[in-house]
Amino acid sequence: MSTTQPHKKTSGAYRHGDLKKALLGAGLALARQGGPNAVLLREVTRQVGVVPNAAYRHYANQHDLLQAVRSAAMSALANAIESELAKLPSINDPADFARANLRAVGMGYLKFAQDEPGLFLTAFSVPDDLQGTAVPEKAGNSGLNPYQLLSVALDRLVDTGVLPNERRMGAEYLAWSAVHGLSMLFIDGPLRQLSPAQRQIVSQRLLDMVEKGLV
Amino acid sequence: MSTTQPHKKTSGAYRHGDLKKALLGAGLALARQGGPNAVLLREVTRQVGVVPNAAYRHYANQHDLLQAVRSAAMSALANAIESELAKLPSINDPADFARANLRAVGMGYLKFAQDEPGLFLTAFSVPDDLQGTAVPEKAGNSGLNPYQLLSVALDRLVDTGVLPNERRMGAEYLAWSAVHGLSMLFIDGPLRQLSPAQRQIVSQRLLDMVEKGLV
DNA sequence: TCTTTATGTGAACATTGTACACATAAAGAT
DNA sequence: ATCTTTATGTGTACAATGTTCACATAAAGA
Repeated sequence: MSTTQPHKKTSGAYRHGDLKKALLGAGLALARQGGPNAVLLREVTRQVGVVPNAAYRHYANQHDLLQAVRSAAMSALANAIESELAKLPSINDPADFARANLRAVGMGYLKFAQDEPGLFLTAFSVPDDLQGTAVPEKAGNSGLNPYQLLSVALDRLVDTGVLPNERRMGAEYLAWSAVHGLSMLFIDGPLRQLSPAQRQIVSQRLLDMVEKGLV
Repeated sequence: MSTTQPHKKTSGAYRHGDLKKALLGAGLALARQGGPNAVLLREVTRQVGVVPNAAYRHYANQHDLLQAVRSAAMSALANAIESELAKLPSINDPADFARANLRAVGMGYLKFAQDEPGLFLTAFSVPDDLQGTAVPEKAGNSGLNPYQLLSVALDRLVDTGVLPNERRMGAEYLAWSAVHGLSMLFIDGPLRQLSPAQRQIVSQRLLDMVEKGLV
């Protein structure tokens, strides 16, 4: 017991191990509770037990750190969708399976927005300059981001003949906008007062109408 | 020239006249350019040419000021929708008119989001505590807020028999979610790269599908 | 004319992000 | 093994922000 065991906090806990990941984790935890505005550089470093400037060795500035948190939040959303997809029972008819697939994506999206509003808002938060975050590259476990997961679901609908190819693009926008919009309205807008049960019903109805709109 | 003319800035421009409105105006201008995060109390007072603390005579704190700006931004959205409604040509068939009405509301909403992203984001910005801003009470020129304007449009659809009454609520959520979601995706999401012309087409298609989803 | 009230000013403080110089641990070179 | 270099965390310092308290001054009422 003398070579390179990590000290506690005697004189200097130098070489934190993986400070970058620790900072990201703390940032995520803050975003989870308070949304993007809660990700303060000083608070993050405080939680990790390190001096504020230590963060600058791993992130260019607060903006950069927040960007990393955003990516992680987006990954969490992708994982939630994938987990919903994994719950799908086996369905024989490929067209029905494709439909169920799309619903699962939508449901995973909506559930995540309600279960983790802080992360959801962080994932889609607009950077201060009003210009940032184009397409999120960060991906979930399967390597696909939420947009790609939706895209795959629509591919299946086209392949099985449920969705005419000409309408594919419009359908993508409709499905996406509707689900994203409802998510925001659950979190922020006047639908916040609804009980979880009511939200469940509203979500189902929305997905029904999206499906109807595709045909 | 001696009674009560407003001084310039000699020794004290006391009695600003209507400082509260001036602060709100400056806050709105900042929100217009930089979104909700740009509404800094000190910057607002600086623009008005007054000391930071003067704001506290009219607003409890920064949060309160931002809330006022939010309301004003929501009013601006309502006005944009109303202006779109005003452009509607006279249509004989009441059912067609009702449909055109809904489209106008959607178009006004989408246009505003693209023309004034800063105000749009401010109107729907989530307060820091993640809990605030339930239903926006603030209204446009006609005294109706955006939600009520949509509601009126749906009323017309129900009255003319286009929309079955049982589906009214679901339709409201779909229409609203779709339009709101597309707005967000234009501003923030991956649809930001689209040209104005492309956005116009996408908007039209979305409204088509919403209409289809209602039936 | 005196008093009260409303409204703006001034100085001060805690907190935030960030830049600079410095310290120390690990890795490489000789 | 010793020296040098690099990576990583510390300390001090500064500007900017929101906010509080005491004070100043203009307007309104008695």
